[in-house]
Formats: sequence, C-alpha cells, structure tokens
Amino acid sequence: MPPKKDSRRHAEVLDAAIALIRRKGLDGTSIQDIADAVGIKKGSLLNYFASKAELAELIQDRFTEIATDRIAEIAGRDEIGPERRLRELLKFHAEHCAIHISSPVLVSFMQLWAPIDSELGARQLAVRERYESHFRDELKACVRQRIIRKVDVGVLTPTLMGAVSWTAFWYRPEQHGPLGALVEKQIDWWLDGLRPRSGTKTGARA
Amino acid sequence: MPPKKDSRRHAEVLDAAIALIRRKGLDGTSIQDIADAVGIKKGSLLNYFASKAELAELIQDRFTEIATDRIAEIAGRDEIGPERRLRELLKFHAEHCAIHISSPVLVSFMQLWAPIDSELGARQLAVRERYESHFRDELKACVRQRIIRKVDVGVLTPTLMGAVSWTAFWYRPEQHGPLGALVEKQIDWWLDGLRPRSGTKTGARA
DNA sequence: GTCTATAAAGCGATAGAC
DNA sequence: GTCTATCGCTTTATAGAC
Repeated sequence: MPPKKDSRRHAEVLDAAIALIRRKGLDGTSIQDIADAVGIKKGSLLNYFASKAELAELIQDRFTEIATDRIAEIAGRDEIGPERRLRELLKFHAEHCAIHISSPVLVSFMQLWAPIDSELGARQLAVRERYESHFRDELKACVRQRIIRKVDVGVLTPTLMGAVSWTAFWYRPEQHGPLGALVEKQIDWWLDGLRPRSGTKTGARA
Repeated sequence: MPPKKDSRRHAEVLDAAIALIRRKGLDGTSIQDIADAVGIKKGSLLNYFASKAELAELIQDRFTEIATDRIAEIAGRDEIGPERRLRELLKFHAEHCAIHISSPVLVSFMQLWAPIDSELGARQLAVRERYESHFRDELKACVRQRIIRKVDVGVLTPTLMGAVSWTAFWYRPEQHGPLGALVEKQIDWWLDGLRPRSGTKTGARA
C-alpha cells in the first residue's frame, strides 16, 4: 500500500466505510460502495488497504480507540465518586452504541465486537475485556464504599452494560427524549429497585 | 417447489441452516454450505425453497413461533401472580436467546430480529411488538398490583428484555451456573435494588 | 496516486437429464 | 427427488497504463 497511511484520503475512506457499514452492515457493504461514496475507483481504494479484512480491522480499532480514550478519561475523574463515574461510563457507552451503530443494523457492531471463531477472536476478547474492566472497577469501588450491596460484580457488570447496549436497538429520540436522561433513569431503577418505597424513602440518589 | 413441505428432508435442511446461520451469520452462510451439511447438492436443496430469502423467512418464523407459543403459555398461567409470570417470561427469553443463538454470533438473531429497511422490516417489527407485549402486560399488572412502583413500562420493558437478551453474549454455563438462576438473580437486583439494605429488610421476594 | 481492465472465485438461481 | 451443468451476476483483488 504505497499511499501514506495518514493521508487525507485515507481518513476519508475510513469515514465513508464506517458510515456505510453502519447503515448496511459489513457484508452488505462492498468495496465498490465505499469507493463510490468517496468518489474514487475501486482499484484506487485498494491501494490504501491490503484487503477488506484489514479495513474492517482498522474500523474496529478506531471504534474502540475512541471509546477507550473517553472511558479512560471518565475513569480518571477523581473529583467525583465511583457512582457518578459509573453513571457517566454507562451514559457514554449508551451513546457510543446508539450513535456509532444506527438502529437498522446493530449487526455490524456485533460483527466487529462479538468474538469470532478465528484467531481474531482472542484479540477481540482482549479489547472487550479492557473496555469492560473500567465498568467493573467502578462497581467494585461502589461495593467497597458501601454505595451498593455486596454483589457479584462479575455478573453485574455485563448485566448493566448489556441493558444499556441494547438500548440502541429501541431508543428513539423523539419518543424517549435525551438518551442521557433515559440511561440515568435506568440506572436509578437498578440502584434503588422497582419495589414501592414503604412509606419512608429508602434509597435517595445523588 | 415440488417436494412436500413437511418432508423429512425439508426439516433436515431447516435444521442445518439454522445451525450454520447461528455460527456464521446469514450472509456468511451460503446455500452451498447448507447443502454440504445436509449431504445433498445445491441444486437439489433449492427444490425445497424458492430462494434464500424464503429460507431466512422460514427460519425466522420458526424461531418466533416456538417463542410465541411458550410465551403465550406462560402468560396464561393464572394460578401464579404477575411477578412470577414475569420472571418465567424473562427466564424463557434468556434461554431462548442463549440456546437458539449460540454465544459467538448473536448476530444472526439480530439479522432476523432487528428491523431492516426493506418491506420485511414492518413485518419483523410487528412480530417483535407481539413478542414484547406479553412482557409489558405483566409489568403493567405488577404496577397495578403495587408489586412494583409506578414506572414507565414502555421504557422498562425493553430495558429488562435487553439486559436479559444480552446475557447470551457473555453467559458461560461452567462459569455462571444454571441460566435460570442467573436470570433470577438479575431480576432480584432490579426489583430490590442494589443499595445496601438499611438494617431492616425492605423488599423480600416470593 | 488514480485510472482501466481483468483475473479468479463465489454467489443465487435455473434447466433438463435420469 | 436428486443429480449435473451452466447461466448471469457480484465480489475481492491484481496488473499495468498514464
């Protein structure tokens, strides 16, 4: 691939590819489609990427790079407590899923995320583990500080993340309002429970 | 398609197709693959199905048929209360996702479930709505009977279902034990909250 | 660096012999 | 009912002119 990796075109192609895959899925998007969107010919496009597989890998990297940067940033905010950090993490995660993956095809996200049988699987699992670990750490801190009960965080972490991830499937801004507020409500449910409060308020939130 | 619709081969092909699509996704599975799995030739296979699209549709129908039958059966159990019914519904849903969709590729499920842009989309949305409505009905009953607080069931329903659906992604029997018990635990978290119980037990479950 | 042209393979689907 | 054979199309990827 002779062209410089960091050229303007390179980024342009990546952007177009992401946009298309978001709408039509990885399999549903051909190199031809991407080339058309950028306005160059298919043959030219493949000067930038050795193969479609490499392109998919680059997209996945970028997707998770953006995420892990923000995640690390949030996790580093020492001025706010672990509960607030957890809330921010989950809100970001919801936005990341809902924005980067348009509703018709959350599939492409899965394809880039869910472990495949190939040797790519181990790599994907590692990325996912690194991503999840931040959420788990905050939950552990919450348990330590008695903000939440002593629970199995190994189970609670993917449970919380799962519910939030899935929100991208059914969330409609015009129907449910701002995403952040929706996620906050979901978190409140988890923390405070759904049972009727027996006369006195039991668990008030920050 | 001359061959009888209910022949042994017909079901055999459907089984093989489901197994393959579960592992490799719809796009990743060719008619050739399915034919090889069954042990017949590609040309022969297409005597049973007019097209691959029809095959996909049949699979989706079968998937949701099994589900809606069981769902309706559970929803009809008047002898147990709405909370118990809701628990059973969610447990079934978790099992349905985890069993019919093997963990590596929940993707195929998405492809059959997530609304597509085509005219198939409306049909899929209707199926999904019918499926979801049972869960929503039980939640409404729970609210009416003051089993849970007055909450927006339109949001709570997909939230609960989402968390449970996602469980199929990370659930490992050898690590997490029986799936039913895991889901029960998740439901307990929702109902009773995660906050530490202040001295006295607030929300005991059935 | 972008183009045209084309190779090589796989796909869904059809036709017709047996 | 299953087979072989093949059409027509699309795909990824490469080669070489400009």
